[in-house]
Amino acid sequence: MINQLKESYGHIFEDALLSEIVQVGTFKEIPEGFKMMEIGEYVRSMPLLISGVIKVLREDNEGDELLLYYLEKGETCSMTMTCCLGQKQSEIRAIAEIDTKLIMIPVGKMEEWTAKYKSWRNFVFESYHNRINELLMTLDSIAFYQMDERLTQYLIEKVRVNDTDIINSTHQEIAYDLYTSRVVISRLLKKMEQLGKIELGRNYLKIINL
Amino acid sequence: MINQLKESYGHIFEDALLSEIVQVGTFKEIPEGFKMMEIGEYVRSMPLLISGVIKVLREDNEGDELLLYYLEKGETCSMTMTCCLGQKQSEIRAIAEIDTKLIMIPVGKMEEWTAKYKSWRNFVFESYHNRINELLMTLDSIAFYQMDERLTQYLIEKVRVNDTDIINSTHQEIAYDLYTSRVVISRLLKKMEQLGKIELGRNYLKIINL
DNA sequence: TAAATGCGGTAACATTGGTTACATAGTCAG
DNA sequence: CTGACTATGTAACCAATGTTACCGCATTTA
Repeated sequence: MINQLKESYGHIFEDALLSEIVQVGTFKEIPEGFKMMEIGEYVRSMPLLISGVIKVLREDNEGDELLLYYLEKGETCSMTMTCCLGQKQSEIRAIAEIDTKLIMIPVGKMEEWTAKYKSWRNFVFESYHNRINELLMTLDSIAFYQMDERLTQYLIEKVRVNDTDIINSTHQEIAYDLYTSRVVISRLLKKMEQLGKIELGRNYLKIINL
Repeated sequence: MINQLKESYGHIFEDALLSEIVQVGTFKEIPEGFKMMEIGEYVRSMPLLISGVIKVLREDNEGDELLLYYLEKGETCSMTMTCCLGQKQSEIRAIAEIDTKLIMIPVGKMEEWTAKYKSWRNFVFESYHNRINELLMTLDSIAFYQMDERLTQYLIEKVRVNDTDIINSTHQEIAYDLYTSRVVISRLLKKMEQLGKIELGRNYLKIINL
């Protein structure tokens, strides 16, 4: 655990903090598709990502979802942080996008370290900043762009976090993430294929040139 | 200044912190319509609202705006907080919705107090939590609701923050905040009037029963 | 192998909301 | 009072996208 921790966090946290993390943290391996947090749940610990990707979703009244953003190595869930502190319920759902390794920190340490370690404070504030900016970008995407551009942005981001040109999603799954219908996605993907931007197959899609 | 500060923040901050705020803070009165922050600007101080309302906006590539949320008494701008710390540029624009009183805190104190005062830490985290939730609600509104519902929500919120049933906005101004066109707003408002929900006049609109 | 199920393609249609255009009426400066 | 300007009302039209329906094909299961 200590080595993996150092690889992702060694350059931001001082040694004293790193060893505290090793002491109180719990190492976890999460399989792809595992639901890490559900809307309305109370949260008792906070994740530090070592590797992998977690996708964070918002839900409407009917239970349909919308992808907010991905969390990656070296990041944490800001929503969780405040939920921990304030004993509030989660506003979002979090699901492992791929197999993911992380360290869970008990909620109490969060407050303690904020007073004690400057590097932890910086990390926490940096996290908030990044998450708010990602929320703003998601908001931009929904408010200012049309579905074809949103789809393109989605594919680019998906390629980036999964680090592969081949996306193994059904059209229906993509439609869920973008809060639209399968037909709309099929239509747009077909258009992109005709423009030579992607290659379509069953249960997969290959990025050529977005 | 000390009295107004105590009225809004006396119950959250301890006395030592309150007197530090009085020492280093600058009291400001901001007139309605004053632009307090512009996108791309660097921020050197952080506002604590004493009274009034500040509206926070996001902008698209063409310069058209979208209302994100309002800041009120006892609140601060989380965007500013992280911008201060990280020396980052502002991602948003902030404009006084009505005449507003606030105290500006120099950026340096922010970090210092976070280590020193538990009540300040709580305030900062609480602020982040509230702002993120407001961003999520704005996002819900745009992603999940149609324009008629968004307009209704907007009017309810506007009535709340301005504490009056009469809204002195033109249809064009409402359209800006909701990132749509004047014609769309006029159309929907007229429909609401026919349903007896509002009363329409030139340069004003009265809420009857939303 | 037959049937059921899941995935994707596509047409036809409905709805929302954005656009353009123009009319009417209030307001204000001269 | 007149002309200019601003706010609003409204019709007609268009584009984006959501909806429904049905197809063929691939995969899985009985």
